[in-house]
Amino acid sequence: MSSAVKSLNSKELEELGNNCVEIEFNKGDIIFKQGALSSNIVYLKSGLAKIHIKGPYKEQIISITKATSYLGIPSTFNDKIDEYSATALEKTKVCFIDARVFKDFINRKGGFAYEIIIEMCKNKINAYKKCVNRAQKQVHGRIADSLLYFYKEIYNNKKFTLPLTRHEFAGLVDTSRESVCRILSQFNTDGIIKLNGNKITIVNEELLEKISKSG
DNA sequence: GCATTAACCACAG
DNA sequence: CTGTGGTTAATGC
Repeated sequence: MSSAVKSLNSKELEELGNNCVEIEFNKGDIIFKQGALSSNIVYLKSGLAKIHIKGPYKEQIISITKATSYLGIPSTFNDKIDEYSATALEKTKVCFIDARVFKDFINRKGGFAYEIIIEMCKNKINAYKKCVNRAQKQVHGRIADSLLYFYKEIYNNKKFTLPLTRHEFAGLVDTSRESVCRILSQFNTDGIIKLNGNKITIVNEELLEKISKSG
């Protein structure tokens, strides 16, 4: 349950439940696709998903999002067509909520709208930060950033399995597949991380932090 | 000039 | 799909 939904009373919850469908996705399943028609708010109930956009040359990963969160607010309110895609990175449960009901709640319930606005602001700030980092840090820093992000924001564990291929990881930090390979194995030989296929353990957090900050 | 960074290509597991 | 090595273009001392 999102903090916005918590502000609803039981009758409103019932109304939401009647206009909501829950679906389970497996790793690699597309939750919704850029260009498709959608009139749903998409809420990630459990699991992990990536948000990505097809650019003129390649697929760019915009963000990795952990439950619980909304995946589909911005595109659905402005536009009937999804501006981006979402794909499940692991077994994932998703609720599709009728946008009309959602709009109705926003109009009627200040508390509900307030929580939604907060979530959107957070997303926006993150997007701005990501934009600056991508533009000003060099590849080592961006990769260090992402590793710390997975450790702190997603898994809360220094030991985790990358849910992405090297190619996807490259799309996330805006570099080439080869650079990802090289830098990860360099971090490995330098004793900053322990690398075993997609299994990563962060060994020297301070140094990784330093690389992330200094770019 | 020379060094560094990182993309592109190619080829092998 | 990954890992590496060589090459190359851009940028910065």
